[in-house]
Amino acid sequence: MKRTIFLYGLSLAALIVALKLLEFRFMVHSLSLEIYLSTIAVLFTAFGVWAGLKLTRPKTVLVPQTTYQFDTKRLETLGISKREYEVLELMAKGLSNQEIADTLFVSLNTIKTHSSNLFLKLDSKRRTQAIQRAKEIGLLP
Amino acid sequence: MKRTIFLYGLSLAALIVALKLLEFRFMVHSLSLEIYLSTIAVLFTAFGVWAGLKLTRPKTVLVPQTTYQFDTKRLETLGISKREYEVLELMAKGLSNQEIADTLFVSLNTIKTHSSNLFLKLDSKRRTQAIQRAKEIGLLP
DNA sequence: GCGCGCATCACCCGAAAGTATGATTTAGCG
DNA sequence: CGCTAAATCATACTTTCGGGTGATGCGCGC
Repeated sequence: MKRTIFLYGLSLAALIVALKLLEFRFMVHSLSLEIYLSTIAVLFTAFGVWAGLKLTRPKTVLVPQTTYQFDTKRLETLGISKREYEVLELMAKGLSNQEIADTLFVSLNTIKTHSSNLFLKLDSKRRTQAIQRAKEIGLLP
Repeated sequence: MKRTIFLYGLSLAALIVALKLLEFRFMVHSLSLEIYLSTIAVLFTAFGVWAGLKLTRPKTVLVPQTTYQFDTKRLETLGISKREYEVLELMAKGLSNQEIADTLFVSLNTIKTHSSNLFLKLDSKRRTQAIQRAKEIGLLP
C-alpha cells in the first residue's frame, strides 16, 4: 500500500517533469491548456481504473454450486434403469423399503429386487453404502 | 455504457470551464502549472477508481459449498456427544454397525446403543433417515 | 461422597434389509 | 414374430438393524 502511494507520487512527478520538458523543447505554449488537461485527465483516469481494480478486493459473488444435473449417460454406463433410479432417490431420502413400495405403488418384494440390483450395479452391500457411492459419482445431489 | 462516456466527457468539459473561469477571476496565471496538473490528476484518478469499480462485472465464483463446518453448538443443542457424532460420520460413509465397531475398537452392542441414541436425538427411525436429517441441519457435509 | 452424563457391553426379540431363485407380463427392437 | 430387457411379484432364508432393558466403570461438579 505504501509502495503504491509512493509509485503514484513518483509517476505524477515524472509526468510533470515530462510536460515541463516538452514545454521548453517544442514551444508548447502554442498548445492550448485544454490539450494538457485532456491528456492528463485520460492518463489519470486510466491509472485510477487500474489502481482501483488492483487495490480493492475482487468482487466475488458466491454461487451455490448447483453442479448436479441428471446425467443419463452415467446411468446407462452402470446399467441402472429408470425405476431403479427412482428407488435410489427415495432410499437417499431415508425411506424404508416398505415406504418406497407404497410411494411407487408396488410390492415390497419388487423394491427388494430393485435395491438388490442397485447394490450389484453400485458395488455395495448396504443401502447407506449405495447412497454414498451414488453421491460420489454424481448420481445424486 | 454510452451514458457513462457521455458523463465522462461532460465532467471533463465542466472541469476545464471551471478552471478557465478561475484563470480569469483570480489571476490564476500566478498559479503554477504543477498545481493544475496535480489537481486534475487527483480528481481523475479518483474518477478512474470509481469508474473502474462501477463498470467491472463482479466475478461469479463457483464456491465448492464449504458451508459446512463443525458446529459444536448444534451438537450441544441436540445433546449429541463426541462418540455419537463419530458413529454418525461412519454411518454416513456407508459402514455397517459391525464395521463401525471394528473401526472404533468397541463392541457391536456399543455401536447399537450409540446409534439408538442418535436416532432418538435426530428424531429418526432408520440410519438412512438419520443421515439425511443430519445433512439437512448441517451436522454432516 | 453422591449424582449425572458418557461410554461401554450384554442379551433378547422382532422388524427390516438383503440374498437367492424363479415366474409372469409387457414394451421395444431387429 | 420372436427375442430381450425391464418391471413386477413371490417364497424362503440369512443377516443386519433397531428397541428394550439392565449393568459397569469413569470423570466431573455440587
